[in-house]
Amino acid sequence: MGIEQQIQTSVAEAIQNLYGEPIAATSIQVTVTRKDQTGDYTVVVFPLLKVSKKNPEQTGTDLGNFLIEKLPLIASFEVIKGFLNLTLAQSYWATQLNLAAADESYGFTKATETSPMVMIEYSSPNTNKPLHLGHIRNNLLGFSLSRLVEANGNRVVKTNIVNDRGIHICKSMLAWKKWGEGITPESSGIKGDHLVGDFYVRFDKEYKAEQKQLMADGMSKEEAELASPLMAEAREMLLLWEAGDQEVTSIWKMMNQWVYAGFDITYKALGVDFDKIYYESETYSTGKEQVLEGLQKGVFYQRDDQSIWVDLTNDGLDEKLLLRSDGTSVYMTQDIGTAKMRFNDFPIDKMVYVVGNEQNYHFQVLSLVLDKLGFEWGKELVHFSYGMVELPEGKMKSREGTVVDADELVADMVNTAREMSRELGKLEGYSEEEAEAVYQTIALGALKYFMLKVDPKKNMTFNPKESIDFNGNTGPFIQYTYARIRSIMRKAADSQVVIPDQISLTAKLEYKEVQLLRMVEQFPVVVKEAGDAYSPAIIANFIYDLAKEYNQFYHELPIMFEEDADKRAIRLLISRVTGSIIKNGMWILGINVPERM
RNA sequence: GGUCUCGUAGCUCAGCUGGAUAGAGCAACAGCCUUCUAAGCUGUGGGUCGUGGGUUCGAAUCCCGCCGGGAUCACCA
Repeated sequence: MGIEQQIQTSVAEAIQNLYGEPIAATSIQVTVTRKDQTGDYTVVVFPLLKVSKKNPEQTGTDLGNFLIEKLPLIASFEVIKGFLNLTLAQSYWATQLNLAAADESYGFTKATETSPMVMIEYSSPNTNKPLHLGHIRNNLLGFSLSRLVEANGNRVVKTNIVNDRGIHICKSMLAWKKWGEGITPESSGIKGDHLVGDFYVRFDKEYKAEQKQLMADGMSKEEAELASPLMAEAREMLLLWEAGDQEVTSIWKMMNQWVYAGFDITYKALGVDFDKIYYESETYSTGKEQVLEGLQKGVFYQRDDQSIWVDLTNDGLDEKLLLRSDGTSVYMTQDIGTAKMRFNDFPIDKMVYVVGNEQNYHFQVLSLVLDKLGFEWGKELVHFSYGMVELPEGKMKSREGTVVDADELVADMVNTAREMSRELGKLEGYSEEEAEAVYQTIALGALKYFMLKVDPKKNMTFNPKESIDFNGNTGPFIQYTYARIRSIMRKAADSQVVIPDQISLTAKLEYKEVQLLRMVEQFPVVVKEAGDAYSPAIIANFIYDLAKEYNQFYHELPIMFEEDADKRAIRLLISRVTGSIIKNGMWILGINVPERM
């Protein structure tokens, strides 16, 4: 039983004894005491006045006196207005420290063979463009979420659905055939995904020029769009692809391979990975089968033009297309097929989709449609919806060239980290290779933490010019704290100091030490809560608070390696535990911590 | 227009299952490197928590209205 529950139970007991009224223990409000007040835990007595029929001070004092008798771990109490502040015994904190020190994976639950299986879909790129800033938020959230769910004792399958079919890919293919046949990533020296993206842009440019010409010849905008020979060619190519045309298929395969090779590099740089990748080209036909099955079962209906729809008006939504009149599939069809295949492949208990909030409606519909098709998990699917990444000038627009490329951004970050590190004279004595690895870790730490510390559901602003800070509430600050802790451990070992596994229960702890232990105590709860709410941001902000607290602790405590063995033992143990929590917390976020920086 | 969502310091963000005097960082200013890493620490200034009501002993937090930003309502994905 946690300390808060113990207090709740005892307060409930106190009320029963003192005022003769039964009260639910869970209704007692126990919070962590404010920093500026003395005490560790606070019982809010206001709601209890109805029962006590006394004023707040008297009620608080009554309860305090009872608790101090009942719970030996409470050392003293103080009543201020309607708040009963309890100070815990030193031995309680010493026990906490010993417990924490004994647990390597502090706060984590290990999954077993029978643990629930959660599949998390994230990334989900199109194959016609390289990854950009928006994808970075998706990838980092998805990866971190996987770690968080895993830390809460679930088996996790990370999955990626690649959108490798459709008109947009045909545009790139057509542009390549027309203006770049023979060019490869090898021959051009351009990363595969960027090369294909360049052809996509090229198509758009040529298409625009064509439109301009047609309009100059007297067509209206609408007429020009319909008459476009380029677009007609792209559509024809799509039909050829659907028909399995050999030439088109082989170009498609080749260009997709280029893209995948490029994506792999980006994914590796970001430190994310997947257990299973699905391709829409392989799932859409399953989707069609499912829709037709639904039509037979009578949960969907067909219109006169042969298109298939689902009626969701009873669920407060509208009617939604599932299959076009020509029998080809839409987005929804593909997601149905993909879901079906996934559940055939894995014994999934829960499905989580990490997809931007512009698709909130889509997932509402998907959930209902899957439910109608008889998938038990349909209703329970989770759309982990996150907000857009905006630039200081506003939204990213590919037309205006304001899209921030993922590869460029990472490279910029590494350069900044390298420059700053050299300027500050860090990492002297490291080999070039070792130093580069650290720059990489710091740069990614900065980028990842920046993206993850913000509440996922909110839109966020990202300023690439100012790049990302290395000071303040940032990844590097936390990494730095960890590096210092590791340094302390090395120094201790060098001077033959043995770090104890435990401290005595009578050990005297200073104010700062208790502050830190209070945070240590909270970590498992924070992980659990963030796990329920699926929010890496909660972990991120907690780890920052811990690191900040530790840095102050580091500066305020006198150096006592030689003077006082007990103090030294406590300090080293706290450092070790704090380091362990920082490492675990950063692990959840998907951020590495360097031994030195 | 319907639905959803956001609005907290000059800027970027915490805090939101109701609790005490609303917190960090950046930016500005003033200190601290013979003491375990100054990517650090300490201090100063900076707020009608968009706005108006309601519920409550108590509201940044819950409910309603309004204002402002965003998303979505495609035989696009």
